[in-house]
Amino acid sequence: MNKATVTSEDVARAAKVSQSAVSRTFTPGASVSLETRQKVLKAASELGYRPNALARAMISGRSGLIALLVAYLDNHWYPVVLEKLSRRLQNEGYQILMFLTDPGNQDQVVRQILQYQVEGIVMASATLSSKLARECSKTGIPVVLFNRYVQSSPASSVTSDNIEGGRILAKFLVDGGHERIAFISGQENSSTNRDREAGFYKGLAECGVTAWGRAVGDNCIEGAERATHELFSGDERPDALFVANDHMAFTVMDVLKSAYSCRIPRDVSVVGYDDVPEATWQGYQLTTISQPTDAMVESTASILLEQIEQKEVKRRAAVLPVELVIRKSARLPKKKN
Amino acid sequence: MNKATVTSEDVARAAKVSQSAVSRTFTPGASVSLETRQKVLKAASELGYRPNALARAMISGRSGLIALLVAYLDNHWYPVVLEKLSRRLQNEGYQILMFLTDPGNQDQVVRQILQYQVEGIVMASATLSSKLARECSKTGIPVVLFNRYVQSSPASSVTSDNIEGGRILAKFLVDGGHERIAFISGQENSSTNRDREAGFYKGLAECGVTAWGRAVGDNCIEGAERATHELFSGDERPDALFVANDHMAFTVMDVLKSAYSCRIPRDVSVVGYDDVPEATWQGYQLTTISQPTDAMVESTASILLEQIEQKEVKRRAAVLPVELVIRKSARLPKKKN
DNA sequence: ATTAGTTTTGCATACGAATGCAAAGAAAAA
DNA sequence: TTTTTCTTTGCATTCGTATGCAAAACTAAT
Repeated sequence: MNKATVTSEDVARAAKVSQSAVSRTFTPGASVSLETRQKVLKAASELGYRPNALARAMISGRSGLIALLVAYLDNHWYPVVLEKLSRRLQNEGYQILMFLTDPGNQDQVVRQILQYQVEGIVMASATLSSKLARECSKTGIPVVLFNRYVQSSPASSVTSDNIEGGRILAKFLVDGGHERIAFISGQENSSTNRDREAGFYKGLAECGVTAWGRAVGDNCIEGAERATHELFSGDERPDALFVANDHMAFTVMDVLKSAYSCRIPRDVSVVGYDDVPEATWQGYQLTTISQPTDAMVESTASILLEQIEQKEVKRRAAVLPVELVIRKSARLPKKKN
Repeated sequence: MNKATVTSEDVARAAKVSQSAVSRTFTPGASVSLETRQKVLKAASELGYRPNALARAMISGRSGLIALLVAYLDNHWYPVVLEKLSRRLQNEGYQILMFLTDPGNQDQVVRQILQYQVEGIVMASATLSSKLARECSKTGIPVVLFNRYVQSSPASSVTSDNIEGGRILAKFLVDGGHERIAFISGQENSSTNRDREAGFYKGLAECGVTAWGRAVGDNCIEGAERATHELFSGDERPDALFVANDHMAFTVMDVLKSAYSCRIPRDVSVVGYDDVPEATWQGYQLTTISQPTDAMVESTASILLEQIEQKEVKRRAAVLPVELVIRKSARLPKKKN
């Protein structure tokens, strides 16, 4: 019972008006008399007419599509972001074309995106090759990098102040009286990870301390486990860990408890970054840096929309302030000052 | 520097062939000589030509778009599903148009979807009004309900065997020697929740036991807290809880520990449903029912693709087997049989 | 009643690619 | 060489809607 699709011309015929009249009825702000508009609406609803968005996009040059690139969703901060960002853009009348990227298929994915005439691109948790960045910018499509940036690229970016976040944590751990402070990284080539780490070392340096050690967690469960073992298998062990994000921090805490019988924070303090919902869970109560998710989403959306509407793509880079959230996974600084 | 978009005609001119030749070059299986194909490809790459997917969709009637409706992502099973499903469909050459639905905006959302000429719709974690279902089926667009079903609707569905899952858990708890077994529901109007609950009661009945109590968790953190307090604030307390999904179960466990000083599973056993990644975390080690996520995704994709390709939309309902995953949040059955 | 001004309407065309059809070209068979 | 068969090619049309333009209808002003 595959109903042939109803076109504006069918409606026009039924309402005894021209196709233009139908089109105008469905175009906000167009010139139609109340009378014809009503005839059209009546006929349209009787026939079950829906304007074809693709045809509309072709002629108007506005597809109403925004591409969202995501690499993985197992770090639970991203689903949260995804949800908020989608809602925000939907509210503005845009549709989300979602792409899951692998490191391998990225170029191909971007090529596909461009075929769909998207009006803007948000890249979250995906590393943008400079070649790709150039390709995008050549088309004049606004690109916003979410939670990452590429210096050399013309793409705008929205991040939290990862450097400052790292610094705050460093200071917090030093103030807590820790002496062997180690770092577990995320993906080493990501700007986010680099900044968190750089800020962390900077913070340590400001306190006259150097990092005790470092291991690569690579943003995944297995990596986090491996990194933890790496740091704890020797004779001497760290007494504090900064894990580059909460996602890995939970795993790290599990390993510490089960494989090394550590009590947290008595034997070892652990701090993370992101403040994902699970950080509040009783079993973890993770001290962490809270990213201003709402503000980041808002900033992303508004930069993107502005660039789309103004047809002018000038690079903007928003860096939003972070906040330390103290829970119980790390020893508190001695009250003093 | 907004490069004017390059069309097939531009390429044709540059390659000194007709527009048809260009089109044929980019249409797999079309009739073009090697020579012209190469001329075209050369010109295309020099000009940076990308076929316009919207124009292609219009003429061919195939948009290559599949809509994915999701209501919320805070239950972490959904991001996992989302990721797998997207990857699967992308591999088949489809693009994902993602929509986040509120209970309120659903109808509007579906209307938008249809405007974009999607070839198929997957509804995950969204309740489909029967009006909507009719609207979809009238257009002949295949709809697959993921993890839910609506008897009266012509939409296909993929679920796990929620009834059996509930039954297994009931039996497991009874065998564990529990005597006051209660249930905390998810969204009461969802088929998934109904089935889990029904199966649970059925399982209890088969063991000659009746449920001790019941509270509504409504699939959210606050609801889960409220439900827990509801069941535990009286003089007599349950000694086992089946929480309709893992997402709420973690919260329930937290409340039990912090507000009622319960030891799990010594004082009270807790079981969940879904087997989300966090269920393995040390602090929880949740005994739960594992849904066959991969199989469900695969089934969803294949049903949808089949219906798209065959142009024949006949309702199919896949119910996939579940598995009990025993961890440490519930007392084990006494070894006997 | 006539003119000027405003709104509404339909016509025709455009968007960019795919495709049936027939002409042209190449290859194979006679 | 001529005829037949198969492959390539270009022309023209199509998809469904938006929109500039000019005609038409209506309103207001003289």
